[in-house]
Amino acid sequence: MSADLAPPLIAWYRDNARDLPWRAEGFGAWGILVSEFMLQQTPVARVIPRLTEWLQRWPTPAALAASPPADAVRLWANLGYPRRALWLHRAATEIRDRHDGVVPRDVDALLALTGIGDYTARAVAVFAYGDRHPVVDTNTRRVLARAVDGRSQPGQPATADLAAMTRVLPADDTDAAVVNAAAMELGAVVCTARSPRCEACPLAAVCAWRAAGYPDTGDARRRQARYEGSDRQARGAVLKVLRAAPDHSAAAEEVIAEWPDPLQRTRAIDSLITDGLVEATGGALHLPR
DNA sequence: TATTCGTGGGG
DNA sequence: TCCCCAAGAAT
Repeated sequence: MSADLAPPLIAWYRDNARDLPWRAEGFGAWGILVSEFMLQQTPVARVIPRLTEWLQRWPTPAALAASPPADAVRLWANLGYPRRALWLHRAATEIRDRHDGVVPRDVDALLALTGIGDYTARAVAVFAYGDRHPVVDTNTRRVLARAVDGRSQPGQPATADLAAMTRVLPADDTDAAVVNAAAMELGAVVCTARSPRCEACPLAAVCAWRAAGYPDTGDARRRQARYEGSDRQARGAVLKVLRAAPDHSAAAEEVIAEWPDPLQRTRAIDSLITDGLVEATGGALHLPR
């Protein structure tokens, strides 16, 4: 029987939680949903201003669904992975059409929406509706890997992660939601990937990794590919041009015309069209209408 | 299941 | 200067 992580996590979170917009009382399920889309692989500090703009312009799923996808891609700005803007627009349409414009509460219904996976579905059910589910992101996986398994880094994401977090959750719905948030928060600000601040950790006394003397147990995660010179960089350059262009449109041959690798330029444009992020009409490229 | 998909701040 | 890292999901 391992230590009960819930009490120290709850106490620590009460005193140390950051004051983030989506944690405000009554922020709403739509706001939570949008924030979770934006936070998929994008740092908190970059999300906050874009989230504010987004919710001001589109206060409901139906409002977003009524706008062209191009506007969503443009307002996504520099958040990265712009397919998420398209997926969020699609999810809003699905919510309008299948759920009367109300963000669903059921995890399976959430999972059926475009762009929502294991993490986001449960994050919405828990943080927007207060239900009891395991919410497992990369922060939580790292906290569990260290505190419970005594490893320096988490392994590959697995369905077993959900069961592992469930074992940590208290029976009460509200307490469980706090523990979910606290584990993520701890991983984000204390139990960080590099240079963890163990002296400030509420789990230090029970942490298996600490007890074992902080062994380096390896890192199963794959290194990120180099960005400079990548197709991703070329795609990003194309979208940057179109976001700034009048009517989100420009003559096809003029878009990043001086890109060093012409084949890569063509590949980038073609893949953007395949993804639905760009449309080609009569010799022009534009964001999706 | 391994790969692919942006962008920018910080060590 | 690089490289690491960031509330993942789709294919």
